[in-house]
Amino acid sequence: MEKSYVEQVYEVTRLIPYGRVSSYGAIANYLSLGSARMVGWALNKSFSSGKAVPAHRVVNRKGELSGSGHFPTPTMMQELLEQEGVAIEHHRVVNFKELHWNPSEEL
DNA sequence: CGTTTGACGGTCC
DNA sequence: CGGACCGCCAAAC
Repeated sequence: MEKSYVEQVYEVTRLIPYGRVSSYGAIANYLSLGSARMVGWALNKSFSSGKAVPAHRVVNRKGELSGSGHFPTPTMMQELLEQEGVAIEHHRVVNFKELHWNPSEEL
């Protein structure tokens, strides 16, 4: 039974360390199965997957909370990150370069 | 079964 | 520095 693309995205997303963030492109590159768009698309489905996928730890390559609008409330993503110690300013991750987690290098 | 859409990314101008 | 454009590939229409 091969895992579907979405399941693999969930798996990698769940591996993102606490207090760290990753990007769609990094995950897509690690899985080498598709493009960054697929990751966003997969995470979108995560809401109906029943699994607790920390989608809030995944941002775009600029560190922007591009997916915040897809959460139950637009501010939820930011608040969740702040709860984990990730500072958000102007809809962006502070120190994104340092907090960015690349599965291909750190996993 | 062709077209459009998308939580993106990189390049080009 | 910002905006336009193309590529990625699965799903919805």
